[in-house]
Amino acid sequence: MTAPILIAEDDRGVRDVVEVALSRAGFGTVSASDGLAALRLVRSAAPQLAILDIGLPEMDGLELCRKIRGFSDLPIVFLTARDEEIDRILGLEMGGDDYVTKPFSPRELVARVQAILRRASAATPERQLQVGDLVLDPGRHAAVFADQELMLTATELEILLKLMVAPERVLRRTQLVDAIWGNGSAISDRTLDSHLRNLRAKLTRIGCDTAIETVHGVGLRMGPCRKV
Amino acid sequence: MTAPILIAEDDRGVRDVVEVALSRAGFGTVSASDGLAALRLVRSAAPQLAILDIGLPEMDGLELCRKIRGFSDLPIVFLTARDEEIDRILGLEMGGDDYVTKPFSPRELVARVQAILRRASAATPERQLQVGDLVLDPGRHAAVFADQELMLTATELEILLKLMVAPERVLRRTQLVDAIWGNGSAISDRTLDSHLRNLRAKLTRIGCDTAIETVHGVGLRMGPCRKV
DNA sequence: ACCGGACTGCACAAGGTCTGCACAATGCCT
DNA sequence: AGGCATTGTGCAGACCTTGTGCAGTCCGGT
Repeated sequence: MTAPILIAEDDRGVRDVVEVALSRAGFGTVSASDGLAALRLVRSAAPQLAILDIGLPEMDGLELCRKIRGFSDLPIVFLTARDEEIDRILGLEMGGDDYVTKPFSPRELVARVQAILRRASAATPERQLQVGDLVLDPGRHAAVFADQELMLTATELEILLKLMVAPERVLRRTQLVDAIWGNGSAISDRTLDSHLRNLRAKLTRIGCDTAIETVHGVGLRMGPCRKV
Repeated sequence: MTAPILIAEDDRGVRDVVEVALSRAGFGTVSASDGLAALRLVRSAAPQLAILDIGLPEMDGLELCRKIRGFSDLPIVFLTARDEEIDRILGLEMGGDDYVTKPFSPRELVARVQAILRRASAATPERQLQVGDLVLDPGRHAAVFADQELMLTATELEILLKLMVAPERVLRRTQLVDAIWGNGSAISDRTLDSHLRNLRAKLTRIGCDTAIETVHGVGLRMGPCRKV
């Protein structure tokens, strides 16, 4: 039994449509019609993904997202009625994974949910990840680039893993820290830097020196990483 | 040459209205007056979207939709005379993308078609904003134009985001400042200029030099921004 | 056509924040 | 004890942000 998908939506009609569409696609669902109930369900039902309406009573979708992000990496898809809200969702700080505007087709929603889950499942520890010519092999605890192989420490592997799951995408330092050391960890910013320094040094040693890029003031991202 | 839009509708009058409306919006059209003919056209004309009447001779719209779904993801819009919830949900579960109830305004139909095509083209896992040939990808913190990519700083991204959310519309400088730095911020006008200058320089570097237009005494606006 | 005021673009620089790095302390495992 | 990984400190430098002063542009009035 896989974890259900949480639907937080106050409009009964929309909720029904979404539930039916997801059920048909083989997903289980749990629903809430206001933000507080949704938050409780996140903790009690352990969903694998949440679909949040922006205009939700008690606690709106954006606030709810922020709350959830405080303790979980749960993938989140926003539902929004107004185009004007898009820019707020797109802001990186929100931490949402995608959004769908009403009116939407159930098919599209399901497709997006599947796409996000596919991406999330790519993070399973045993799976080999490849970005450009760089391959990360968690099973062997190693990074491979152009026939050169290098062992990584646990922390280095974690960092590289998180970055390679979503290549090109910018991850905030706080996101990275939370994902690796758990939320509320009292890890110094300089600590992450130390590991990054070691990791980059190792990557450079096997010829992959432009892999991890810094976006000043925002975070880090996995670059193209091609062999010369 | 873009692919045409398929219209499957047996009422001559309605068909003509739809054809004219779509032509005016710059779309090519192909038409069929019964379901079987429509199905053949889907295969032979390779339309980018299909508008299907529910009550169609030979094979009704829902059946046609199911058939099409058997081999294609073609976006589908239903036309229905009956304004019943059942029809809507049924149609959407069928795999349709949207529906329009008769009587409808041609303008609304065109708007929905455009919305769906926009959505379909942006149906990548990562949400992006597109104006003309310029793509803003907040997830990667980058602007892309004609295969050229450039990283943006946090402020530059914000500015471009606000402008691209409402293309063609003029934003007052005060609106922009409020939206980015919050109301009541004591930001100098010259500061915004500085960021605009940097942003425009970057856009020029990737070949998109007419993107941000100045409306003297009023504000700024996102121009068409086509690739030469 | 000219002029003056308002608005905008630009080069440049100060200041602050963020990041990279050398180095050291701590803890774990053998 | 020795080796290794992890965490933290302090500082130097990079980068972004913000603002100044001035030149250029636009627009309405004469």
